[in-house]
Amino acid sequence: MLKFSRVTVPTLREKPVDCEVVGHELMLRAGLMRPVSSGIYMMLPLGLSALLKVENIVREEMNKTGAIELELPSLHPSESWQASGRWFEYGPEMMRLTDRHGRDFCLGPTAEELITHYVGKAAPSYRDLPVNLYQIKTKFRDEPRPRFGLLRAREFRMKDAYSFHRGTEELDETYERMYQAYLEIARRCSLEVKVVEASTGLIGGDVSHEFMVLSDAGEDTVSLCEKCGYGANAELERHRPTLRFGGEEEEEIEEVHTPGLTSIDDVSEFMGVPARMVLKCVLYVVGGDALAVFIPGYREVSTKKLAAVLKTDSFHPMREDEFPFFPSLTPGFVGPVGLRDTKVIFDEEVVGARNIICGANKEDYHLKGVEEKRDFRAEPAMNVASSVEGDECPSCDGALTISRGIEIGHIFKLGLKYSKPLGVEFTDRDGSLMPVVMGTYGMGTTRILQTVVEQHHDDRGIRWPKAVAPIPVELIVLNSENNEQIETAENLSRELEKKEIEVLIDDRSLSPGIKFNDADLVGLPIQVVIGNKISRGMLDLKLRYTSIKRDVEIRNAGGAVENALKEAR
RNA sequence: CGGGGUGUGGCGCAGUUAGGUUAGCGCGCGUGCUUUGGGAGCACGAGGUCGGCGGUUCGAAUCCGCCCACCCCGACCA
Repeated sequence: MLKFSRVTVPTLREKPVDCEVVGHELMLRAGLMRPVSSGIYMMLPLGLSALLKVENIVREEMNKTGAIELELPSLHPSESWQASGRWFEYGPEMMRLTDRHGRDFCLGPTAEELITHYVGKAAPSYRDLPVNLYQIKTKFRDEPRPRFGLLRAREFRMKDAYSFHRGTEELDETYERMYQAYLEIARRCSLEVKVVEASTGLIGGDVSHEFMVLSDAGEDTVSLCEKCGYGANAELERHRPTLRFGGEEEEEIEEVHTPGLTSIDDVSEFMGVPARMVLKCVLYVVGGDALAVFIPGYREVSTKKLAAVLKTDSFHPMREDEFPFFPSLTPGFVGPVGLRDTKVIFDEEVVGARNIICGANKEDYHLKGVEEKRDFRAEPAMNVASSVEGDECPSCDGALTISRGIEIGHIFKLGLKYSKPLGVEFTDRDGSLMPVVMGTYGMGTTRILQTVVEQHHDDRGIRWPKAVAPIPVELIVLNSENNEQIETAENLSRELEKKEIEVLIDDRSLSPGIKFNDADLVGLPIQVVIGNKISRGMLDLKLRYTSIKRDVEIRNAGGAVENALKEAR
């Protein structure tokens, strides 16, 4: 039995400034957490309670897959990180510190190195494998830009699992089990997820999937096909070039004076044509050389795709102060016709385009009526542009939709990425030493927590799904000076606790309106109002999610709450 | 890191343009009385290095310089 007056639930009447997404706002207003520093929060009692509910669901589903929980330290010695090379690759995102002896440590951002090192030391035989180890623990990443509360924090909690196998088939089985477990966790947390193909990037591995909750608060962009279920992170989706780029007719090439018009919008407006007629040029610097990337005007360059094509991520958009180093370029007016001394990449969709507008490689001039093959050759042509709404699905004839998503989980088939450099081998049946095949599986529990709030609220506050509600029932004592009301609440509370239903009693001596509003804001699934109707032996019961209200008799109240809870989503 | 913005009691803000009594307001907090079914009333009260440091000035929340923190937009991630 928790008393509102005793538990720290500092609700806020007004919306705090500095929060852009509603989940973040409600986490603060409902008194679940408080900011400490940028991307660092303290969890208050009710917030912690909800987090533990989430983490228990995760724990139960992990255990069902046969994964085994352990706990690794937060302080990682640098050695294994240096062995994998990530001590340097991770860069400033890693929180580093030095002990009194001058030894280097980091605060663990993830734990592949540590766990792999440990498993390797155990010198496993084929009899010990496969094994899947996980922990649920605070992680530290010095994010370049923390934001949106728990959606991107610098200190956050994550379940991280690491599986070790004798071969890829065995890895595939575990991967599939984890995939299914992630779906089940999301379902139990009342989160609808879309699973999308994701980039393993330069981190390595062959296959990875992200578990996305579609939400405008999300920071990722995903392309989805409703028809066949294809989904991919926009950073690597494989939309088919639709050849909507350019016009139909064959035209004569012609130079047009376009003073100061350097953006696609400017040019298309000036020429009176849509952006799909204009070729966009984005300039990069790669290893000291200029690179011109040509894409249809209505698309953007996908940095991730470009990195994959270039096989490096050490490039950046050309800065103004770098222009003088590349005199053959006329920024704002760069086009593929007659361009010299510059590396180029074309988006696949440019192939076969006719009657397009592009820069003339001459200050204040564009060319119109340009045609690929006739006037220039789009080579090499790669998939380097992001998809747009309506692009053709790569695996069926459906159309792609573009949505924002919150990534709550990400699973990887790592293969030999860590076991090889760290020298982790097992002794096979025939006595030979074989490299261990690995998988890694992350899931952000604090991120899930805020995502639940984001997905389940109305204009009055949070509507907790019962599985993750910090507490299932709130008893609102309208007049806490009234002993009869207090007693009724305490009796009911004891009865519910016998049924193992936890209760929060609002016993504060505040006016009823405040308590009603706070109850809706905090959003526990069942509200029971104890007011002067008790003189008639009656209470009010309300389901927060649906706002369904009903009168119940005090003597049946325990059962009524129990039933309402079954009924609640 | 690049660009933009904000820092004034716990929360939300005014005051800064044009330097000048004792830095205000609403909410919240404390005490007392009244009140108790959707953010009550009256009275009294507590709470501030005006983000920090330095400068200009007879005088700085206000002007100048440097620094810090936080938030927003971009490149990264559970």
